[in-house]
Amino acid sequence: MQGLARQGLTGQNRGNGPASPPEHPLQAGPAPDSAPEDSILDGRGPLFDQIKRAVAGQILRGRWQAGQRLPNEAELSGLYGVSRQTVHKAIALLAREGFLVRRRRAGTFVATSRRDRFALPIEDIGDVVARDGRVYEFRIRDRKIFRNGEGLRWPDLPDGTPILTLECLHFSDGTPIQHERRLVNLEVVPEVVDESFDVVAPSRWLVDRVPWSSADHTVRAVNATAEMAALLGVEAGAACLSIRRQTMHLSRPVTLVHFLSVGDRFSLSGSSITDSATELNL
Amino acid sequence: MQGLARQGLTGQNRGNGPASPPEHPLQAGPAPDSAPEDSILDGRGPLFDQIKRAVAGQILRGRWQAGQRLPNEAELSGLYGVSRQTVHKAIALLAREGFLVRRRRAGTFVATSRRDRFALPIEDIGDVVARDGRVYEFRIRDRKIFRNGEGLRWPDLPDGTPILTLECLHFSDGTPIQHERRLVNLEVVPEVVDESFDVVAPSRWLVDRVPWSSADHTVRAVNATAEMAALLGVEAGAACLSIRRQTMHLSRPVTLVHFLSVGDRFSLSGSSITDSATELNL
DNA sequence: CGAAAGATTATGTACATACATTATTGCCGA
DNA sequence: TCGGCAATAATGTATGTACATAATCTTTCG
Repeated sequence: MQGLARQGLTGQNRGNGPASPPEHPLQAGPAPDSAPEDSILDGRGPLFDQIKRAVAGQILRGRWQAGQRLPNEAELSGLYGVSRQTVHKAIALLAREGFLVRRRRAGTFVATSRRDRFALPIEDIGDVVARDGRVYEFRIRDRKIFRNGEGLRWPDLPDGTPILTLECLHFSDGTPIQHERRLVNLEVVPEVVDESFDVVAPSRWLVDRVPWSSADHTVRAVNATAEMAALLGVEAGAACLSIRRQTMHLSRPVTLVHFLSVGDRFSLSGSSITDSATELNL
Repeated sequence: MQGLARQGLTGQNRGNGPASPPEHPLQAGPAPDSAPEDSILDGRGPLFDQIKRAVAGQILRGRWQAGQRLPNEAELSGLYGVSRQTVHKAIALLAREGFLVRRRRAGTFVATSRRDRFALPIEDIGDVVARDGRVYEFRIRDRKIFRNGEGLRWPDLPDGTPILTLECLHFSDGTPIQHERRLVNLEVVPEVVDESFDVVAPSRWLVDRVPWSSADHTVRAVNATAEMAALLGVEAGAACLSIRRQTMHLSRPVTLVHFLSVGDRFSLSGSSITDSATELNL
């Protein structure tokens, strides 16, 4: 369906274009070579998406170099034969995605260095194991209630706040793959004390129940201590991936968790954040 | 400045609101209690941002639960006293950020599970070291040119493609912290053969020169081999963070790099992707 | 009763218009 | 020449309007 006819406008302009004559044949079919530029839209999907593709393409294939200034919205509007608002939407989205930098009065520029980040999925370990076609199990090893500062301290929490601590092991086909030590802020999630975690794992329970608005992560490599090595069934000193994550909700810490995973049984993988380019098949 | 007067409209509606009378006092100051709901805008920033905040707030503080259906655009328009397009923009942005799911005819719903990912910055190791106030140095240990398949193979590249290989060590205050082994596709970046890398490190050079449109990462923990341990100045078997990254440009692999960093001298940290909430101070 | 056809509704896109905002540019006068 | 101010050019926001698109709901007919 999508991809043949241009959104609405079945066949002719509505007659109020951006002053310029209706010269650009946005439709795919006819007028095969009447394009002086090669920056012509492809007729697939909404107009603003076509413009995004066209502009991102110019950038990614180096036609518009980093730091260079783009034609302004009015010019692009004429170039592509669409209204300024449509151009604006496309360009604003590209700017939001980090391809472009815009400054009022100054113009629009190709971003010199993109905010290069890569994204790693936060997956429930149970899902990962299941997706691998293996049998997932977990075991709660310990469960206590503390007040912060009495016996342990959660740095970002005021002393005296009640905390539930959980220690848990995760298995794949019976082999231990991850150790989890978790603190839960009982002021934010009091109902967790009534949950036995016989069936559903703490991580899954929390994910399903508690919204979060931000999280901080630290990933490190550590050698397994003797104790951890014993739990995970590896030799002492084996390289392990250590992930510490604190989740916040409404500026209050919800849970602080520390995962320790055996190096050769677990890895994180993901792709760069800049979805747009991959979305655009560039 | 920003934050007192509402965008334009200095003091009165332009008189074409969404049919409903001008009852909602969007301005901060007067009319202190005439709000039956507490979902009133705060007057800070553009209208569509205020709406985003208001809606995201309702969700994050649980007033609108996961899976629940929101009022439609027309109703929200009336509720907040703005046009449907403004509501549309706010809601569409929240949907793009993963807070909401929209289905034509069906309506807008609070997303049940957010696409939970976390973002780690792709930083130049030199920047990281410099930011720590330490002295950064690097040393090229090896540099060769191969054809793919002859002596080594880059899986995603056709055999015979010319490849530059680099081996490099990175130092912080004279201490080795990271080993880098890199392959560069000479078909994409032929000019790299003329670069000596006496001054600028390969990663930095590539970042500054070659755009990329996507990248894949894998992060693992490994024990240092004897050879690596010697290079990095640690004991054999020390836990190291291994990062493999392949960067693509226009569907062609550009560079494949393998970093090995000493576990207790290097860590990755970052925050969750859902910027919106943090942007909104929620 | 059930399936197909049509009406309805909510979101999606496009365009025009108008004005706000903000640097930059350039002029002008001290 | 330099400092400040006004004109200007670019993006940013808000609204109205119109129609497209896609589900869902309703009705009708076999």
